[in-house]
Amino acid sequence: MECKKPTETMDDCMREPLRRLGLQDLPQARALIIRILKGTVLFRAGDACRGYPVVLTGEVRVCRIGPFGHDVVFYRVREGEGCAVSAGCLMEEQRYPVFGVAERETTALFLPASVFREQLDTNVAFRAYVFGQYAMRVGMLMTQIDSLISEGPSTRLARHLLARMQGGTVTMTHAELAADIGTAREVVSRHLGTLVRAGWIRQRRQVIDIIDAGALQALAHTGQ
Amino acid sequence: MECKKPTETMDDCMREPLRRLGLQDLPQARALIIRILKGTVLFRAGDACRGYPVVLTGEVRVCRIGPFGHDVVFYRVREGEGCAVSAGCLMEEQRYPVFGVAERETTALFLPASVFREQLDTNVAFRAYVFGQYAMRVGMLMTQIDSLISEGPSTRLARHLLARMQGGTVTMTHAELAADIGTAREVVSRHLGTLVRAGWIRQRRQVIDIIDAGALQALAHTGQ
DNA sequence: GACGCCATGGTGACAAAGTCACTGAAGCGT
DNA sequence: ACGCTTCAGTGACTTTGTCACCATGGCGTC
Repeated sequence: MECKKPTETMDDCMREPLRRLGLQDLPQARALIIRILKGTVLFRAGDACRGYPVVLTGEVRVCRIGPFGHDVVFYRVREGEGCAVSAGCLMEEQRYPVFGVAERETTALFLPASVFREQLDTNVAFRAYVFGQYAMRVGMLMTQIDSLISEGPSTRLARHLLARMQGGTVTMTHAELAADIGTAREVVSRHLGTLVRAGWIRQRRQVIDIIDAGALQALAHTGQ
Repeated sequence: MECKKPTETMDDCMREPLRRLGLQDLPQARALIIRILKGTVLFRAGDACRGYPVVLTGEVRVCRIGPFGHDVVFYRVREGEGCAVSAGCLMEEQRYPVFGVAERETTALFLPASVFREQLDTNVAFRAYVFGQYAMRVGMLMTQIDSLISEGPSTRLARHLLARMQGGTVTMTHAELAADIGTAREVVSRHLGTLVRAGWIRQRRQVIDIIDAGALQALAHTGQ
């Protein structure tokens, strides 16, 4: 992970994230810092779980590759978030049901299974953190189900563009957008086409420039 | 709850479920047994959470009533299962994001918030139980998302009929089936119509008789 | 530069699903 | 017997999803 102030040591950088996990007193040797490149598969469906990762910087996509290659993105683990699926696998001694892939260069704290279990047994703050992550994830998944059922692709698309916009642009392919919002690539292409014609966005290869975020917001909110 | 053997006392009946929760040593006065009638709302979106319920007999439907009355069923809490959403609300001190409604007469063990927290802090077995319930629920929700995206309503309908069949019949209205599988009532009616014409099922008001479960199984598995 | 190759995106045609507006039928209470 | 409510069936129409195919842009190699 990058230190914001150049004078800080690696230890200084770690202090705050560890504190949030209730792990400020954990001896350094008991946790790993891992650094993974964009596209790296952190875990794959069927793997046994070796420990509990917490994303420090970057982002990990959790997805499943369905029977027909129809791959589904469930959520992304962002900075400061832990992996609920890993926690579940560790507790239940099950194998991963999904894939975890780095969206970009990512650093993560990695607690080996033994440390995870021990901390969960002895450390109230850590327990609260892990539980909190679970609760958040259940909430997100329910919201997503709700959205899939009661909103159309255009609404989800508008919302997603806003959510993933950075500096006025979204850098993704139509296929990636489609996987994220749970529809087909062609549907995304068509809706983006109408957004272009309406003048809300502009398109380049891999990149979508948001011109009128307000209009998208309205679309995302009202639905149509 | 009903005792299976008439000679058993209430205490005897409770022993096994409590053991599974790691609560065999919990003083009786610290937990409540609640008995609710069909249709009773156990909690509603916006309510504060007062404790952790575990279903002993019966079934609780967890659902949301969307902005357009489009109501969505997320899952059902069955016998022996605890309510993950309640656990999350208790830990995070949040309000319920969803409704919980008894599908039929239901008995539940109800641990007040203080007991829940205390046991979570001190009781390894209880902790494992609560975690296990969370992990299971996350898995179920992900499976449901997958199914919504990559399977058609006919597949989900067939699977759901089989899952809810009791003694060869399913006692539900088309509207209820639709909410369960995340589609419109009309779509359910039409698909049931084709199943009738194919001779796999028969229909009466509120009731669907399954004639050829094997055919439904094939439909549920292959999709179409 | 010429040539392919592959990833990306555009499009038309068709099938399936979702929505809307009604109709009809079954149950239930008065 | 009557009216009310809930439940189910249907036609017309719009939107999605799928399939097949083409166009373009980038990026190699020769």
